[in-house]
Amino acid sequence: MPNILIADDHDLVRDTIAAYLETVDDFHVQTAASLDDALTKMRGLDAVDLLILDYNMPGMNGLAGLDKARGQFPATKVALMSGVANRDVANSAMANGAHGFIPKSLTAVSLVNAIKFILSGERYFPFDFGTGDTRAKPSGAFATLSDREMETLEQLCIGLSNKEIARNLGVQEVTVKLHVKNVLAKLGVSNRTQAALLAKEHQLF
Amino acid sequence: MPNILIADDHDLVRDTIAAYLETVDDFHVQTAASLDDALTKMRGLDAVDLLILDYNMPGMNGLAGLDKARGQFPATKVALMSGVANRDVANSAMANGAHGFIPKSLTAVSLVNAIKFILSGERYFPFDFGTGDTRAKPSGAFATLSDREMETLEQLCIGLSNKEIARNLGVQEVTVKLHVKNVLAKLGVSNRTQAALLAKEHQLF
DNA sequence: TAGGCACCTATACCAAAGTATAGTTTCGTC
DNA sequence: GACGAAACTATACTTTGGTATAGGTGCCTA
Repeated sequence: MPNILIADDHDLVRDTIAAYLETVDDFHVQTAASLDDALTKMRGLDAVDLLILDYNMPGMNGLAGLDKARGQFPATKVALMSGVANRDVANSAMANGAHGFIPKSLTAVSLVNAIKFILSGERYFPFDFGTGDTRAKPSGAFATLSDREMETLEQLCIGLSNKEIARNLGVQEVTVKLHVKNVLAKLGVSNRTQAALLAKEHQLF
Repeated sequence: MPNILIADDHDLVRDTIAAYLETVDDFHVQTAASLDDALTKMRGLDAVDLLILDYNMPGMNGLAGLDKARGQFPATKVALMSGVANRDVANSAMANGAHGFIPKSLTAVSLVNAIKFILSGERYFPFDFGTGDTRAKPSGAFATLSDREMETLEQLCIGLSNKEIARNLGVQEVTVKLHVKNVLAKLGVSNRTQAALLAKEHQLF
């Protein structure tokens, strides 16, 4: 029976997940409320097969907690779980050797499947995470852009200057400035670089 | 026993995979050498649970073949397999409703795991596909950046202004300007937005 | 110890980016 | 025909970004 340890500082979240896992399949699930708590418990337990760490939890300190856990227990698979992390965090976690990234938006059955997948030696990453949901919503903000503003944003995403954009769109530079200003305001960012980054993040171009 | 149909025009590839799957687990595996061949066979067979299509195969015509298969057999899960496709193709496949994308670089055990994963109702996508190689190379240009220049670039990638970067790094704004200028020159780009985009593209931050 | 390199600062200048306000045209809709 | 929205232009302005030159420090190495 696989040993699983779930560390999350939200009692409700942690305990309901644990309870669910125990009923639905043949898992032995322990819980902890912080990273240190988790590491302490692991020393007193039989070998833990899978350690699930909440990204926002006392002691985690970003991805440092992941490294710490992996360093102390090289034989244990470690997965990161988060309800808020963006794709960059998730990618970094995987790059840092995590065995899986579990968004809290996962369905219960998918969670079980993901856990089995990891326990079988694979590394789990929800392929559409950070793109699926973000692409689905041209998140309000993007939807408010007019056609011309969207074209302007597209040019921003190649890193062009106002002058170059003006030439490409066949308008005056002042006009481009206006469009850019509107884009920045609508997206709630403070300069063109952030606008480009945001659009890229949302896979718009 | 799950029914699997593998369609690939390379006999060796197809048959060895099929043979392996039959020995290693409880799969019933059929094979086909083209898309039309596969669709014809499916009409004469019991319900096929998983159809694995080679991306480069007679009749596929890019992702059109995927749509065709999904249209004719809505109840069958369809995965795309390829040895050469890039990440864009893979993403498009998933966006078009494929239940999985299987690069031929996968190990045999991973293939089995992926298949089980798909059969359990999940959608399989190798998380590091198409990025592994790009992340590996801090490609020449990036390697020439000094520590400080790299830190500066990191801040550029959040869309910060010189002033903000100066504050974060604890230096004067002029110094940041110097670093930025050097970064632009070394990366061969003409402004900060392009630098940020380039770094993001190479998965640096 | 002399040179090279990374790092920091300073002054100065021009170009580009961004803001503000005001006005014209076009187009579709009420 | 009135109206609003989107697109475009104009003038004018401030802030930020990027370039150039010059010089100071510390660290490492030939």
